[in-house]
Amino acid sequence: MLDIQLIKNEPDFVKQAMLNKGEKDTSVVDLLIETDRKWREMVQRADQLRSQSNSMAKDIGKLMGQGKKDEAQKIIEQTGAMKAEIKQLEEAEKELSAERTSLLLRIPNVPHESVPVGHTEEDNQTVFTHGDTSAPEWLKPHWDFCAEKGWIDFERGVKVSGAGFPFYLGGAARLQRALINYFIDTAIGKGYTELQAPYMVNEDSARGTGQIPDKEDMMYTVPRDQFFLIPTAEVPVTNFHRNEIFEHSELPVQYVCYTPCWRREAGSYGKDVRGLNRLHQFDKVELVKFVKPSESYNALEQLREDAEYLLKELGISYRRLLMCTGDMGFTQTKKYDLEAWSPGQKRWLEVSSCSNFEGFQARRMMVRFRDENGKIETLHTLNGSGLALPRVMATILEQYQTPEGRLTVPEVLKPYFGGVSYLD
RNA sequence: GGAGAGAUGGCUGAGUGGUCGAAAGCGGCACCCUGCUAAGGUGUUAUACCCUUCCCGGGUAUCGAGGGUUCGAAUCCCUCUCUCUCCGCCA
Repeated sequence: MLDIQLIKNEPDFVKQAMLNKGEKDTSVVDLLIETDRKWREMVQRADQLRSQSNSMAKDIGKLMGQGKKDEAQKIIEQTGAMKAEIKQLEEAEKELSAERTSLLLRIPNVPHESVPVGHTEEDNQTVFTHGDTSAPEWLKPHWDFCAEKGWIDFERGVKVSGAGFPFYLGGAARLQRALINYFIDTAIGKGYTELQAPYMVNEDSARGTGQIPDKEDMMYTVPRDQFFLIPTAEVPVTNFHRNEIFEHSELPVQYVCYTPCWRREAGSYGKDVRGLNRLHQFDKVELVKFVKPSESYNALEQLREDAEYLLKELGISYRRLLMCTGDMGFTQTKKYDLEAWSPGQKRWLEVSSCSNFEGFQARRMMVRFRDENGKIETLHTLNGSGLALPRVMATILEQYQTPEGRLTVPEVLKPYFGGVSYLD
């Protein structure tokens, strides 16, 4: 959520940001400001009354201690009406506070000034392209290639779980495991701390990163135990520090975390879901940073650079998009997408998304730091995939095919294959 | 899964209805003392929110969470969560 001060001080600025993000109705801003005003008024009245009541109770205590029961009794008689009034005010306060919070949660994050204003993916800027995007005729889409090799079993996945839950076997399984290790090892080398996290989280955590109340439909649930299966490692990793205060000397804190991810992906069908393009369960290595506000945009570029490094080293052709205001999502201020070239499908596949959230997540989760002057401030959070496995797999399974139907092991992965050069 | 014990500030740990946001110790920070080191002295040291706002300051809430009793709750009652010990089970 945004800082309420910003909304109160510059409502028009916030409204314009909402419009740029594609929200049509900005009336929530005025509604919030008005609700906030009413809430503060109620808080003041309730606090004042409680203060009175507290001092009366203290007086009673004093008189009782001195054995002046009659005088005490007189004061007690005065407290009756007050009690009822406090209760009433507290209820009103609670209601207004809930209303205020829910309005606040409906206002999206404000895009950074360097982000292009736009409405659709047409308006995203392709800021960088790396590698060639040729597509030899003999090259097969990864699903056909893997079917021949017996490397991915979608049918048995359907039998055992359902669509979107494939089995990987043999070379594909080994390739995926190697990639995971390569991603994690590289991140560790760049100063990230490896974290292994729970795959199920409780309601508070889902709320902390904003999956609920808004996006509950994206997650699988375990109703009996009130767990949510994580849709991304961002959820457990960011919540890891929920309600905590860092010392400025501890920042930045950077994690790399591999987890499977589960997404219901309700309503997505068609050619987009062919093969490994879109799954209900997939693996991802996530990079998460907690940084001082003054450093977050540098940290974003570094994060993006760290993710791109993996693609470059793997020899994968990719492009980098700077997402426009309308295509970037509710919580981000600036976001880059990295898309790998899939020569078998002749299309780009999103393999990473690197975002700065500024204080949007941290404020909601109460993650703060004590600055050089001892003042407590909201810090900034960032995250990005480094990388999402299935689409990287798809790309490699296509780009590294040989005309003889073998798969070349990418150079940087060879250490994970005992020096083997081809997978058959 | 069964039985019992417990949850207090950064940590240890007192506190069983009244001036308790909470003793004491440790740790942290500031200053003083000290030739250096070690030790010592004084003070300070939770978080959120509201008001004020240059600073200072004032108020409210919080002793695992939520509810209740009471003029008044860390303290009494109810529900939940978590931790520990023993038994059972188990990778």
